[in-house]
Amino acid sequence: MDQRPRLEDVAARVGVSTASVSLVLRGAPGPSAATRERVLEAAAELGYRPDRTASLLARRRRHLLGVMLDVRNPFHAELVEEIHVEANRIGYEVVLSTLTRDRDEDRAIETLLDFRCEAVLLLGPDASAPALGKLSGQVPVVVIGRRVDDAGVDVVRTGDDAGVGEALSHLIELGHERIAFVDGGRGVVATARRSGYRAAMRRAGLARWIRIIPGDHTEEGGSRAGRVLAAAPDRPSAVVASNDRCAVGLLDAFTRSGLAVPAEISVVGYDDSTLAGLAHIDLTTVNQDAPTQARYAVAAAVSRLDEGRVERREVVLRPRLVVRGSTAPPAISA
Amino acid sequence: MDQRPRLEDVAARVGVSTASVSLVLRGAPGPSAATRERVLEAAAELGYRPDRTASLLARRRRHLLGVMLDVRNPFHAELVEEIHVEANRIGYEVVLSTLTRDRDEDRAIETLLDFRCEAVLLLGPDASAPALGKLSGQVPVVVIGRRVDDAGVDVVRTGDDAGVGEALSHLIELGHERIAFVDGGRGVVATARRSGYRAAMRRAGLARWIRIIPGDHTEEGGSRAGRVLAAAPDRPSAVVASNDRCAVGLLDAFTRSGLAVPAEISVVGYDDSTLAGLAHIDLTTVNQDAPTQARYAVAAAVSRLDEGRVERREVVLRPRLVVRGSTAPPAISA
DNA sequence: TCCCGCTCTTAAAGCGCTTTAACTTCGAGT
DNA sequence: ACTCGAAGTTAAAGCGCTTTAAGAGCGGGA
Repeated sequence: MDQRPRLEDVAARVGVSTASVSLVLRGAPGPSAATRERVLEAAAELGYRPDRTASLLARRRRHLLGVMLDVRNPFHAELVEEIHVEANRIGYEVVLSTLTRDRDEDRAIETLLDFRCEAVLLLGPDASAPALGKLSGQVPVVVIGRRVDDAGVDVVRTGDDAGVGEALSHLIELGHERIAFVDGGRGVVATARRSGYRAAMRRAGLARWIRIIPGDHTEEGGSRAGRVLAAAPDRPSAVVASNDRCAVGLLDAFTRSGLAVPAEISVVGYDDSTLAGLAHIDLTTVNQDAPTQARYAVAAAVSRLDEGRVERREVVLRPRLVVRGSTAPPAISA
Repeated sequence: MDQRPRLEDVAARVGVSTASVSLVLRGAPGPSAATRERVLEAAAELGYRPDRTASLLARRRRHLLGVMLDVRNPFHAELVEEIHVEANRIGYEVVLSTLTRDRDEDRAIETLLDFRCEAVLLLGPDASAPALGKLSGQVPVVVIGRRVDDAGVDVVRTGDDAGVGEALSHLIELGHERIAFVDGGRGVVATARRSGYRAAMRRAGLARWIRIIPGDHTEEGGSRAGRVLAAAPDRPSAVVASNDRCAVGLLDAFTRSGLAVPAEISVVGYDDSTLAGLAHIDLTTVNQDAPTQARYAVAAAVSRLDEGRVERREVVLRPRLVVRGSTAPPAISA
């Protein structure tokens, strides 16, 4: 018995047609209660499990969502988990396609299309807006985590400017004024955070203290920036980093320079990655609420699919500051 | 043109049968060079891409490998990346199925079977050996990362005992004798590491210094163990932790107690996670070589599928010690 | 001239399921 | 008694591709 039982097998055992069995198994209206019961029983006895492949082919609708992610990215992992949960809840399956070193975005997306996903969710894609727009001509596209200006693609993201704003408000409330920012380099996200910093500083009347240290989204970049800051004569009393990894680099550099955090300098990160929660990192940071983003993204895809929505949808969530031990009032009130 | 072109469309355009087109597109022998060229050209013009679903259904063979993983596990991420690369190289596709909070191993595996994978690779499954054995009756099963005693399932893993042995040899060479071990709790892996520690200590004639501190595979567990060790009157000069997260907890506790690492106490972790490489953690640890494990796992699956291997295969790789900054000779030679 | 074998091509039968339109029953309505 | 409609059931036509067995040409040897 190498063969899994087929629809036909359970139909034969009950003595009805495959059509009836199909209807019963999917809970479709039609079959009588008596038939239902007999079919269900037979299916259970045979250990019948539908063949997804055949089912997908036969159905016009496939109830399949494709997700492109970078499996090495912890934030993506969190999103995927939630997307899965939400999709299953409303009767959709999920197929995952990851970036790898010899598998770029185009290929990952093609795989998704080859499985005939009804919609694709792209986690933090690098592709250009026009490219994404073109893709959205073939299949509904939901981009998570970044801004995309194209009328065809839905977006779910958090307001990076608002997030940086929260971080600054927290520091200002603590009494800081000289608050520097460690940059995240080029890239849509880094740009948004940088300008969020500028705007918030100006709003708070602290324009004269605006200071942007070059950096990137790695520990190494943060570490370099940290050395610069530690050595500076007019050292700020607080720093906001463009992401957590960068913030960790900062912490490292400060510790090595004998600069106490948060006593002598406060540090805020961005992402609330698992790193940030570690006891001896204990970083104040900005949380992006993966579960909610995931839910909105699935909802966006499904509303196009099931409700025929056609107009663009953009959901911008307000990020939430998570205060931990890397921030405190400045040593000398300014 | 909402419709993707079908095989029939390109056949019509060239004026041949769908059979010929199918043969050409898959590089099967038969069609003449002239036909080949015309078909290829037409397919390109139409932007034809085969429908995976239909293709899978029609083919007896599906060239599909299913991978069960926990998307939040960084080590799994690394493995998946390599599995993908290797599988694609030899013409297999990969479908991923992740554990989530309301999706246990059984469900994740079922999804894989529903896609009619030809074989499944399970990353660090918790299922019992009999359960895995039963599964292997339905489909070839390759377990990665843990020992499974069942004649039906292939295993690719590293020798945890050997890994701990390497760590100890390194410490002993540095001059350590009082080397403690922080346990990883119950679980196949933790057990193997614990007994590896015992065995290696005895081999080195250090049986009298054997000391196992209770702990688990989290920072919290390591931290607790660290506080115990820091306060102990007969403090060891070195500690091996059951994994990296636990080691990070140790580092944290030591730092807070004012115990200098590695000057006063050396620490070794296990896994070589991304954490370990961070500048201010800089942990000596044991690397499990994900790429090689991935390659062996794919090879095991494929050799069952394509070469009809039936006898069990177990590959045990030798782990490799990565020396970083958390180990040094003991302060006072013992 | 006939037959054979070779190369290239294709008709047609699935793969296992979904879905639609048609077909039974059977009791209620008139 | 006869029509009608509701309720339940099913035959059959796909979904888009693969694969196999058979067919069409064609040149060459007997």
